[in-house]
Amino acid sequence: MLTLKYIRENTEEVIRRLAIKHFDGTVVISKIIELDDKRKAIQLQLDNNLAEQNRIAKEIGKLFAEGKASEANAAKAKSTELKEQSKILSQELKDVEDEQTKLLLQVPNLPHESVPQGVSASDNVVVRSGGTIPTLHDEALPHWDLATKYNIIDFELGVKITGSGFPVYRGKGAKLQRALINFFLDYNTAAGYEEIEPPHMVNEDSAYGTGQLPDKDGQMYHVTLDGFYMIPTAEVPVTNIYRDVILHSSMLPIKLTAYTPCFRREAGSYGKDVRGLNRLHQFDKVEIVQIQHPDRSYESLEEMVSHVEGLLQELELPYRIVKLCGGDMSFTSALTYDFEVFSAAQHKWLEVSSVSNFESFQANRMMLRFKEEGDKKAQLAHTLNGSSLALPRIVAALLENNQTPHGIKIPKALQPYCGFDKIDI
RNA sequence: GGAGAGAUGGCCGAGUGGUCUAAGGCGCACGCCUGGAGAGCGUGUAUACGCCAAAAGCGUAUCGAGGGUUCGAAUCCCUCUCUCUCCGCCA
Repeated sequence: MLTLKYIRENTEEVIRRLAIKHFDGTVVISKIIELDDKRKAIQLQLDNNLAEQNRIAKEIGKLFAEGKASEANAAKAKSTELKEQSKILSQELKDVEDEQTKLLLQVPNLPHESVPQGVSASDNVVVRSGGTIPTLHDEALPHWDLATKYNIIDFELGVKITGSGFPVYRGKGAKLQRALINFFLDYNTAAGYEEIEPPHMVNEDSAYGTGQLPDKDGQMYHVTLDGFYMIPTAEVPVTNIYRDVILHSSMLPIKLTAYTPCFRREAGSYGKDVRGLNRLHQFDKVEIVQIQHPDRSYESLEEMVSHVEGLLQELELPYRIVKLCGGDMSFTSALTYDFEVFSAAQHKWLEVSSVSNFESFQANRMMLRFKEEGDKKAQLAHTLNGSSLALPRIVAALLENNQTPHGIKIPKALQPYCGFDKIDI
């Protein structure tokens, strides 16, 4: 959520930058400012009314103490009248505030000045790439066939137990999952991230805090009986640790990492992109989160990008890093780098990580602030997060790219975690 | 799931309708004192919104959350959430 102060002081700029995300803010922004003027006027009147009521109430106490009952009763009548007015005013104030919040929640985050123009993924800019795309042998298979051939992932069994998009990993497949999770967590903690194991369900406040609600309502599994949401990413519970918190600037940056399963309804997804591990309802992911001083959040973003890049190099996967264009960015992000690995049997790039700076957009919703030494006033912190990494597509690429006629090779870095160097029959 | 007791500032804790502008203590910050430190003394110590060009200052709201009674609520009533104790169930 953008701050009202920023919108009021930089109206033209806000509208211009929103346009890069293909969001026409002309009407909604002026409506927000109009409502804000109205809100201030109402509040001023209401505050004055309440002040008068408070004054009279005190006076009545004094009058009764002095035994002046008739004067006290006259004051009561006056106060009752004011109370009626205040009731109407506070209802008006609430209506205006609700309307204003509703509109503010519709406005996406401003893209960073460096975000490229563009409407879709094809307009994203490749920043750099690494690794080598392998040449596969003639009988090379896509990962869903490899999974069956080596009996390491059973998609059909998942359908039986739950439904599509809930695969069952077994044997070396299951062990590979565990190895990847441990490898990622170790790599992250070695870089100074504190390991967190958060709840896998969150309440409504947390879902609002990081922006899953109201924007992505319908994409999360909702446990209606208790009002909880299954987390679509560890970002939600981990970032919300700091909801309604005022930090000291010396505590920044805060660096956290967490493994969680992620649950996504993926309503509206269909077709070839959902085959095999490409798109699931439940998948494993290790996330990194940073809470940083606004002056240094872009340094942190670059650091996180290099960090994730290091992981892909360790896994010896061919990758590229793309900077998302305005049209392909998420609602809440100010700048996003996506990481893609090349899936040699599917002949396409698969997104395995998304690293973003949200600046103060989430912090404003969450009231996540910090105080500078000597400052009286708290200011909004910046939040960042990234996948480090999401497992399914990494597994897809590992299986496909490392397949040989004699089995699937496990990259060196993973071998100590797996306890084997090859998946074969 | 059942019965009971609770939720007050950064922390502890007093407060059962009007001098609550929330006592007192701890912590923290600043000042005095000191060669220095400690002790002692003094001052200050939340958040949001609004008024004001801004600062200072002032106003409003906030004693778990939301509603209600009253001229007036931390205090009385209702609903909810959470915590603790006991019982039940349980990895």
